[in-house]
Amino acid sequence: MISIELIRRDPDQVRRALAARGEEDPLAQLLDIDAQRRSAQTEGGDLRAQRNRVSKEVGQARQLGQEPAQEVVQEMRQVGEKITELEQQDQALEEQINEILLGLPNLPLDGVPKGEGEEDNIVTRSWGEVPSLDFTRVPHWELGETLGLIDFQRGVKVAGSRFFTMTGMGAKLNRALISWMLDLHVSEHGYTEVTLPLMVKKESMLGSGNLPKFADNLYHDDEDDLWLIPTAEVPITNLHRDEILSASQLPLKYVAHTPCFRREKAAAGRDTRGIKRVHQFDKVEMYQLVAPENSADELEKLVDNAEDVCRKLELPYRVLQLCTGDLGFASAMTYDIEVWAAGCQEWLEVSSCSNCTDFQARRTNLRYRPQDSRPQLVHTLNGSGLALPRVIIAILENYQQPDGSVVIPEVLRPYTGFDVITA
RNA sequence: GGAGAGAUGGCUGAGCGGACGAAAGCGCCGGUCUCGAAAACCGGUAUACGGGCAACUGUAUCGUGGGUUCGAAUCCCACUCUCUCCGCCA
Repeated sequence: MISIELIRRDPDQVRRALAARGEEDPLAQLLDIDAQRRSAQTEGGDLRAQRNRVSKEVGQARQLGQEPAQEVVQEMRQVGEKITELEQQDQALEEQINEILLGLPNLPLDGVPKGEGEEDNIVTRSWGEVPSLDFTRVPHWELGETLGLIDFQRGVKVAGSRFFTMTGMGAKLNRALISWMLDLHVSEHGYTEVTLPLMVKKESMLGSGNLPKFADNLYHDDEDDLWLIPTAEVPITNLHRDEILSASQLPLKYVAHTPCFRREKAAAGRDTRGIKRVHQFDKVEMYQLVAPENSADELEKLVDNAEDVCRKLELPYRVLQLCTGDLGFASAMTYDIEVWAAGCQEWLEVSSCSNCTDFQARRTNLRYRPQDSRPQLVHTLNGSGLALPRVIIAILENYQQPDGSVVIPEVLRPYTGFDVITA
């Protein structure tokens, strides 16, 4: 949620920022409702002050054995009714304001390149050598099957399209990657591991920004009104909801492995082959709560933590800075990391690292107390570290040998227990 | 799922419908004392919104929502959550 104070103070700045994202501008309406609400609040406050004063006098008179005048009681009864009426108005207006605010995306930070979509993203750096084409590499959906690692048909039989299963060494490789990534982030990058609920309440989805706008992308259980998480970012964002943290607790750095559940409704028909885009996948997610003045620097470090995973796996990658038009809803600045997949010959997004500034903190009422000062909203950052299926694609396709076997990246071997996968 | 108990500030915990944003203790911050510290003593310690340059001031907040009343932490109703016991269960 963006700040209503900012909208009041500098609506033009907000307008420009929303325009850069290609958003419509509901500010005129919003400001109008806000003005109505504030006047209802002021009037209500004055009436309450009056009622408090008179009620106190009535009480004191009673103590002295004097009955209050009938018309005073009558008048206060009417004041009470007016107060109730104004309260209801205030509530209704607040709901309208919230509805609008909850639907507005975060404002891009100053350094974010202007642009309309994917094509305007900027490659900021790249690392590693794209494997040479000395032999034709088989895409992972073929190789995964011939090596007995991935079983597409049975996944579909059990759960439907866009589901898959992994067996034997494939399942082990997946598990090894999870363990290794978690260990790396905990022991070398200073994160604390958490395990999390995979289903959350509506409030939690509102807090992270997935609701109300993106209900279509989420799985929902009607009976208990629970939502399946599309990323660990959702439960972690809500871990410290309604808390005031002390300055010394920051930065709080969490890492978690969770399955992620996505309906992929918007992407119907796209990437249907293989495991690039599926309804359920594993992901290791990094998340930080930081003081506002540090969030820009911390984002750079967070991206490096994710890049470190790629470097240690020796997967060639590039880092993109997303333009204003391609930013996610909650993000003020985002870097994507893409690894090269030598079989399907494309760059695969394996991580998206975002600075959400105070957008999620405002929704979750998550503050900290700077030294000797009033509580302030924290800034939140999130980044994949990394998404599993696409890393597996890259390993199968880049580490593929001419004979069809796959060599396991050095760092993973202690975790897999094998060095090579052969047919 | 059944029965019972409960929900008050950072924590523990008082609170006959009016003097209660709320006792007391702990914690925390500042001060006195000390070479320094501890102890002791003194003082200060919620949040949000509105008004004011400011000192300050108004309003709201005692799990949530409704109701009764001139007036609700306190009375009534509903809900949520927590704990204990029973049942079921990986």
